[in-house]
Amino acid sequence: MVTRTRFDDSDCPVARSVDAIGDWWSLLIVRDAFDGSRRFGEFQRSLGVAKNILTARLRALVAGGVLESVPASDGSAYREYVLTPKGKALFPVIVALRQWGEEHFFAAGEPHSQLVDRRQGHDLRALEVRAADGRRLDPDDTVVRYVSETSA
Amino acid sequence: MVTRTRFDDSDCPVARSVDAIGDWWSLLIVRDAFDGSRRFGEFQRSLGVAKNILTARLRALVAGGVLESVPASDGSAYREYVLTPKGKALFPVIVALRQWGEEHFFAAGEPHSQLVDRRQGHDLRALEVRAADGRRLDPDDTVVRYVSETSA
DNA sequence: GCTTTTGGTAGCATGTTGCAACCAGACAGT
DNA sequence: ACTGTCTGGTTGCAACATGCTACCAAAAGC
Repeated sequence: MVTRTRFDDSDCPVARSVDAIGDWWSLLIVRDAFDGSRRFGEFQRSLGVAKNILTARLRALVAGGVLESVPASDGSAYREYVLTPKGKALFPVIVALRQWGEEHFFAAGEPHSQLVDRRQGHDLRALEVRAADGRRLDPDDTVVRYVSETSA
Repeated sequence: MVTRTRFDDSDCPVARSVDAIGDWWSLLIVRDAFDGSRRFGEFQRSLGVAKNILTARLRALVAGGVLESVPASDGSAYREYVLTPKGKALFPVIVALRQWGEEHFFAAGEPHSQLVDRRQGHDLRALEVRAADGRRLDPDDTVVRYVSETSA
């Protein structure tokens, strides 16, 4: 069969994450969820995505435990989609993508949406990869190891 | 026309990043590049991706400035693909996805590849989103602001 | 010079995406 | 209760992307 390749059984966590998110729309839905969107219509207007796609993605995200469909919120009989703890754990991923995009895809002074500290309105600090002892690590300072058993 | 929707003119850096990476294969190619893969065949064997897809993705990543095609390295006449500085800047994105995957898609004790500090062999510290002044920030502590002009 | 490896290209079947049209249940006004 | 509108979808179709297999040319190896 010629299905899109799945990575859900890969031994690499990156691959499983990628597989769980599903596609780019899903990531932008999550981004909007962090930004406060909750209703189908909000996502739809914000993203400009076709409604069937949005339906499928929301369903997949709910099935994957990233979003949760809660019955109400303002008293109406409609449903809303909110991030689960697992979904909120994607925050660093979104922030990392945002910072990469800000750095490399915008001309100086070009307007763009910005994620700021709510309390002070300042831009965030750049993400830093650190070792267990706190040293900053560059890609070259790390190596991938294949663990057959955890020796916890 | 019914092409895949592009986000390269979005005002959201997350969307532009997503658009620049292109698809999941590209991200896994970048992951492998961080892991030391350089040659076409290395990527192909590691990922199990069809060669035409790999060709297209490598080309796109080179065009996007994420990878660079350098003429040699071991004296042979073949080409190799190495990360540009822009590509290396994706490191936090990969690490964030890896940590999310490790946390949510592996049973305790289930074997998986692990990214460790080369010097000490320890697991990395979890990424933390921080404000300019160093406070740790949760998603709720941040807000997206649309900036029409930079007041730099 | 012959074989193997490397790094692709070409063609085809199928899956996925995107658009537009349609539709049912909630909500609001009267 | 009746009507119109908004919300939140579903359905069908056409185009595009993905994945597989087969094929191929240049470089390496012998």
